[in-house]
Amino acid sequence: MADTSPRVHATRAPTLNDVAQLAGVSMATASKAVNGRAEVAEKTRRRVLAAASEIGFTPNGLAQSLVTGRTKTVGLLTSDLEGRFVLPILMGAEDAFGSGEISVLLCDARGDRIRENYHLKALLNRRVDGIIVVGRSTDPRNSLGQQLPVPVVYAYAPSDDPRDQSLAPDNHAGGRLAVEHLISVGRRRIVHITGDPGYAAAQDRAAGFKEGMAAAGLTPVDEVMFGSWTEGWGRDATAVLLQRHPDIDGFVCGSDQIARGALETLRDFGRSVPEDVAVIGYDNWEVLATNSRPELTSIDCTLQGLGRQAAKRIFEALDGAPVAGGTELFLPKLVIRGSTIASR
Amino acid sequence: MADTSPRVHATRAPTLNDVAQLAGVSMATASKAVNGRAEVAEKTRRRVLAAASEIGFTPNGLAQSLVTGRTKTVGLLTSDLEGRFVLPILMGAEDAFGSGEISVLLCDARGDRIRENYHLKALLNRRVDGIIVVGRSTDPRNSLGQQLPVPVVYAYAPSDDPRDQSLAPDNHAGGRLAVEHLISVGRRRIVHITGDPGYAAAQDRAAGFKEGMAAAGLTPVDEVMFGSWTEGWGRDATAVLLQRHPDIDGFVCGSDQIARGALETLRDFGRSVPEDVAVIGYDNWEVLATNSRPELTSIDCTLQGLGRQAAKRIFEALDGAPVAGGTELFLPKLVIRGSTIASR
DNA sequence: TAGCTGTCCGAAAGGCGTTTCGAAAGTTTT
DNA sequence: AAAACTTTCGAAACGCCTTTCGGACAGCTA
Repeated sequence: MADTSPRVHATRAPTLNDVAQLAGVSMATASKAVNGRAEVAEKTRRRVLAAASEIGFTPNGLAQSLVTGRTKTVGLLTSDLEGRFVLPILMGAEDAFGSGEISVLLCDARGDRIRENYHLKALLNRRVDGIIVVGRSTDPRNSLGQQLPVPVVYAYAPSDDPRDQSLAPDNHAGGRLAVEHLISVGRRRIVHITGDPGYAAAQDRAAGFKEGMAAAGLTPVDEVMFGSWTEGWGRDATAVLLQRHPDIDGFVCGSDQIARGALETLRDFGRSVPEDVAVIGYDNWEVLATNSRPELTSIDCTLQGLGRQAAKRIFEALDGAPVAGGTELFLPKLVIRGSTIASR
Repeated sequence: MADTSPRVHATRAPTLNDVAQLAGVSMATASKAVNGRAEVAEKTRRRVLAAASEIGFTPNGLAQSLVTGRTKTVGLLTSDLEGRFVLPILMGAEDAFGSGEISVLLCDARGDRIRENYHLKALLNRRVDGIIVVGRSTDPRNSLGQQLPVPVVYAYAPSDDPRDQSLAPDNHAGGRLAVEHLISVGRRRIVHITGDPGYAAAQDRAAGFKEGMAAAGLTPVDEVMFGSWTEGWGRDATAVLLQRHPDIDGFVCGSDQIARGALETLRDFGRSVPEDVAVIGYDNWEVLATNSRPELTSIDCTLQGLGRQAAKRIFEALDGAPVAGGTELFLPKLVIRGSTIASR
């Protein structure tokens, strides 16, 4: 009379109770054995573990969390549709405490305030240990408020409330790093093309650029060209600059997309990269940087480290560490490819 | 003597019990009121809801799940580092049952079997309602096995075990759709450049391409060019083909990257797109497709729909629907931009 | 043998909601 | 005013695991 129809997951997941019964011990003992606690005889432990693996027992994390008050899960609330920023941050968070230790609920608000709120509710309902908010740009974004029952860390885009904890890339240092690299490879007649002037990222990188030039005793060949974060703008701005100053030998670009556009126009003008002109991008977006001709030197924001730090901050706060508001800046690093140094 | 130090989230989250006490009812009644069940007087309900919102009560999803056996959470297990495939699928899954209904635990195995196993354990431990496995290519991947206690759906990359449920893009139809579009805009001398011949995606799209040509009574100008999924290959293959057949008027490319390469070489050869030659890509990867000159017509795999369907499948299986193994194919759609039709 | 220490194990409470079932209160009917 | 329903509410069990605390027992000493 048994039901023989093919039901793959009809079997209720085995519980600790099942294990205990099979091993002939109490739940308490089974729990201790499974969790490797000391107060259990080695022989008993082996018996329990055998039983556990026999029926394929996995502890029910829900029940565990109910007791411990920790879910070892963090929420990642983002509006970064392309995943360019959020995925490295996610990976960093996953790794913060070793593989498989903490899991990440990724919620994409798609730039919609209402949807963000839904997701926030869902995260709190699932009792995440904390929330990492990832913005779409490095401009400050509105705070989720101080009333949430879990720690919140803002990553990439800092919060506009200084009481919140924020982690952001150091764009100023990045701009300076970029120009210093060009100078170090012998460039002197350098310009800067970047994106929308309304973005803090554009302003900060430009400031770093100017500072780096000044520190080397150089003057930019032209004003900083603000525009948009697109290849199209990179193409157009490059054409304008080359017409005005045919002797430019270095382009610091505010994004890899802009740099791609610059490379294209340089080709059109018959300039060879990196011999005649060196080009450096920003973001180290691999799909763009490693597919261009030549490959693109770029500034990497080390977002993975930022994600790791964000997760660490959350659990520190949970452990009672004092929460210092404000923004911590992350130093970027230089990734050298063929657009600034001829590959032998 | 009160502790006045700034502790943001020291306050234990309010429980249903707190609500009940404040409203002067039992937990049972409070539960019914909060969940909008009928057996509660309207007056009482209002009192309870007022109390709930006063102390900012959010039901504890852990406890709920423990009772109901549902977490309304699915795991997304991927190795797609760039997120090109996984993010649309994630969004689709999120949306399958309306905003904020289900949440997604995103785990990136980074191509590592061991890490995948860790993540799988973590997902099962958290009692996800099901798992969506997203591959890196459309080639079949190894099955997670039939022994898991939750439904598993394979998306993008089907499982190699026909007993599993898989959802994959219809690459054959996509290849055909691409070539039909070129034919419909008057092209006749058409070639196909695609990626690694070891990929099912390359073979299937190529087969669809050939079929579409044959159906229109046309013969490809040259053999299908297999290579790699890179801009570099797109550039090189295009140069070879143009030298052999200067009169080519249509390129069907196996990926947007290849198409970008083709566009670049066409520029070098002085061909204008789309007047002299039409180019179509594949994947509709926006950052590539919308930043080229001209913008790239492409085939979109409708991954969001695929994600939605995957989530639906999981909950159907959970509700006891019979699980039919095998692969369901998703029809792609054409996204027309300037590389095939002159914009006015 | 009585007394003591140390080891190992189990009963039970706790964590937070949901649901069932029965009791109490209120309303209508006769 | 008594009987028969309805409606509304609450006690308690349940889901699964962790942890505390006390008890049982073995082994040792005096």
